[in-house]
Parts: sequence; C-alpha cells; structure tokens
Amino acid sequence: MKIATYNVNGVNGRLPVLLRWLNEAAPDVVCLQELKAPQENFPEKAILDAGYTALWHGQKSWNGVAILSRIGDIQEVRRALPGDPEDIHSRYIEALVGGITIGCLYLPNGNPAPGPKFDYKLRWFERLTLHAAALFATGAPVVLTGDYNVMPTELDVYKPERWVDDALFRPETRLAFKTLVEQGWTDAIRKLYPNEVIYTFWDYFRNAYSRNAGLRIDHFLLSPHVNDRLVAAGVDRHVRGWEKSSDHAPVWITLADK
DNA sequence: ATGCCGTGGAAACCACGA
Repeated sequence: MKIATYNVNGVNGRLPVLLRWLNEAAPDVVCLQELKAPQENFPEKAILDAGYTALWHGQKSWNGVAILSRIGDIQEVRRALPGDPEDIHSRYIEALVGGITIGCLYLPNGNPAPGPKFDYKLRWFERLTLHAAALFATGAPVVLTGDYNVMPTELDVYKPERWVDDALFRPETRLAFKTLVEQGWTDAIRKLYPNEVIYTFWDYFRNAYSRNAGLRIDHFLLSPHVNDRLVAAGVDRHVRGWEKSSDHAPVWITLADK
C-alpha cells in the first residue's frame, strides 16, 4: 500500500501536473493540501476519470485539503480539528481508508513571527497535538501526513542560520513538532534516512530548485502499527522540475500488506 | 537579507504563501 502527500498549491491550476504524477506514481491513497478552490470547484470528474474517489474540504481562495483513494471507500471521520469552532480554515480532514485512519493536514505558515499569525500557528499545533494523542491512545493504525510547515532540525534546511527567526523554524515551532513526535509517532523519512539531506519544498524564485535550496516541511508521522509495516519512503523530487509544478514535491511511503 | 514567483479573486491590484 502506497500513501502519498502533495501540497499542490492550487488544485485546478495544477490539474495537468497532478494527473501526470498520479498516472506515473500510482499511489493508492493521496493527501492533498492547498486546493485553493471552493467546495464546488474541486475537479472531481478528472480525479474520478483517473481512477480515484475523493473526499475534500474546500475553501474560497486559500487552504483546502483532500484525500483520494483508488483502493475503495473513503469513510469520513471529521473535517476539522476539534477545539476551536471559530476556526473556519479548511486545514484538516480525516478518514478511514484501507483500514488505516488517515489525517491529512495543512498546518498554518505562521509568518510573520511574532504576531497573530504565529499565535494561530502555535494554537493550531496544540489542537493537533491533543487530537493526535487521542488517536494514538486508541491503538489503531494512524497516519498523520501533510504540510506541517516545520523544518524539524537543521538537517532539514539548506541554510539554517537564515531561518532561525522564521515561523517555520523558530524554537517554539520545532519544540511543538518534537512534542508531537514524542507521543510515540515515527517520522517515516527520518527513520529510513536518518542523516540524508532530503527536501520537499523549493521556492519558485532565485533558482531555488536548481540550487537545491530547499526545505523539508511535508512529513509522514506513523503510529506503531503502521510503523511496523513501513518498507519504503521517498520524495518524488523530479516532479518539482516539471513545467507549471507546485513549489512542493510529492512525498510517499510504502507499507507491507498485513 | 529579500516574496525576486505563483495562485486565486477581484479588478487591471491585492492577499497570501514559506
């Protein structure tokens, strides 16, 4: 079973690239972020024609998350994090797919920091951490994946010294990620590649991709039962080099059949 | 050191992203 995450940065503008990658990579389950489309403008027909059923939570202009499956039903569990009914951003959707609970998330960017956007990021992180603890406590197989907007360590940034005051790398942000992981989750890429420079995002400008000036901010956190099945993980880095690509590349894991 | 680029929506600029 292959599960992937991809921040598409506009699902309609990105549709040709998304379909090309789906056809090439053939993931069984896909989490998408930054749809940037209202609920009624999700390209459901094109996704269905590509062989995937879809569950999505759209929002006009910004945010938006989706889960795609080509291995059967997507049973929706929730389409928001608990803890703040005032939060109207579409940043989380959770479903049961193929016997695994999939949490698809788009954590707030948080810049500029400090400030209200950074406060929102940290509050959102706390809500995610509380919800993750509840999921973990069930003992069920869970995958929490998406754009975390966090570089967990200096290894995950091309020039760490330039990012120390940024909302994606500030000590509070890194501590929040560490606190979440230490509930018992496994960072799939770092388990398999503990010391390699691996990025999932490259800026559109300053030739960031060709200079490999990247960040690792899209992550897979696995509960113990899923971790036991982990056989491979990677980044489809070349997709970032395609025409009209997102600034993120797809990230994926492969799990052994039960 | 920096939205220099890209997207969406509204309006021919602006908000937002990382």
